[in-house]
Amino acid sequence: MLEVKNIELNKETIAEALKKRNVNASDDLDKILSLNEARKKAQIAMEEKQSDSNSIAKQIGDLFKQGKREEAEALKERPALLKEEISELKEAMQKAEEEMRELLYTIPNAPHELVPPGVNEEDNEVVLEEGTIPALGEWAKPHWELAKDYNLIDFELGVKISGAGFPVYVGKGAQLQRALINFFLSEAREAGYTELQVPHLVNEASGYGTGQLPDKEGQMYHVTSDDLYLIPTAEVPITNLYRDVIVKLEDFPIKRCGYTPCFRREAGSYGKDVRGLNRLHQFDKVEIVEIADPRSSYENLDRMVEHVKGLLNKLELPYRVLRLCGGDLGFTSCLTYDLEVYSTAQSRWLECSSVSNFETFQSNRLKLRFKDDNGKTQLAHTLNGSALALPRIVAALLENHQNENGINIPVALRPFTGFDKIQ
RNA sequence: GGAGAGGUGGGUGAGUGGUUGAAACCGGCGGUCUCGAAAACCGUUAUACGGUUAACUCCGUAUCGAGGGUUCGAAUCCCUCCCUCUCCGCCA
Repeated sequence: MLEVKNIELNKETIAEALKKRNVNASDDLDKILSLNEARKKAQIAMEEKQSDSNSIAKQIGDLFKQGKREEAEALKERPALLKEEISELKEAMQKAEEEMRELLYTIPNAPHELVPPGVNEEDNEVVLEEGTIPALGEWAKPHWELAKDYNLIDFELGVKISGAGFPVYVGKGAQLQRALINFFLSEAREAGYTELQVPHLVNEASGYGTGQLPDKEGQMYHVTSDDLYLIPTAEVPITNLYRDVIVKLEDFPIKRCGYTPCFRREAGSYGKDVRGLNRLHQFDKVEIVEIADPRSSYENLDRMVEHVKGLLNKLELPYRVLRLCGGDLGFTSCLTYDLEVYSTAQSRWLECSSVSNFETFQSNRLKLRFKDDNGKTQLAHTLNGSALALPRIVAALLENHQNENGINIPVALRPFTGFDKIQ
């Protein structure tokens, strides 16, 4: 959620930045400001009357103490009248506030200056390409065939017990999952992230806190009987740990990581996008989350990208780094780098990580703040990134490291798998 | 799931209708003392919104789990909801 104060000060700049998302928010921003003015006006009037009412009540109290009963009784009339006016003004104030908030929810974050303009993923800017794409022979197969040949993943069994998009990992396939999770967590720990194990179901307030609600209402699994949501990413529980928290300046940067399964309804997906491991309803991911000093949060972002690059290098996978264009940028993000692995057998890039700085968009909602050098409370910046999401990494590992008689496990991963090769 | 108890400031915890934004203690911060430190002593100690200001400067309002109600006046009384704890049951 954008900060009203910021809109007051920089309306033009924000409107301009939002144009990069192909959003014309100018009218909405004006509306927000005028609702805010209406709110203030009602508030001033209301508080004045409350003040009157309070002081009369105090007088009555004093008179009763002095035993001046009649005088006290005589004073009672005024506040009774004021009360009605107060409640009307309060209603007006709350209404304006609510309308303003609802409008604020619909406006995405203002993109950072580095964000290139553009409408979709084709306009994303390639920042870096690294690793060599292996030259595979005619025999090369896509991961869904490899998964079947080597009995690593059973998609049909998953359909039987749950539905499409819920694979069952078998034998070395399951071991590979576990190894990757351990590898990622261990790398994160070495990079200074504290590991957390968090709930996989969260309440509504948490959904709002990180911005999944109300924007992506239909994308989360909702357990209506208990009004809980299955997490679409560990970002939600981990970041919400800091809801309503005032952190200390010297605690920056707060670095947390955690492994969780992620649940996504993926309503509206179809075709080659959902083939094999490309898009699932449940998948595993290690997430890194940082809470940072606003003055240096973009350095944190860069370091996070470096961390993820390190993982891909160690897994010996060809990848590229994209700076997302305005049209492809997530609702809550200011600046996002996507990391994509190359899927050799599918001849396409697969997104496996997304690293973002949200600046104060989440913390405003979360009321996640810190005391600055002057003792003033300010909103902190939040950042997060996948490090990494498993399915497409598995796809890329299988496809890129295959040869005619098996699949090689990258050296860095071997201590975690306990085997060198799948055959 | 059944029965009971309870939710107060950073923490412990007092407060059952009238200067209570809230005692006391602990912690934190500042100071005195000291070569320095500890101890002791003194002072200070929330958040949000609005107005005001050179300035968290001063003022107002709200906030004692959340929302509503009674009252001139509510942490205190009433209603609804949420949460926590204890015991019993079930159970990895």
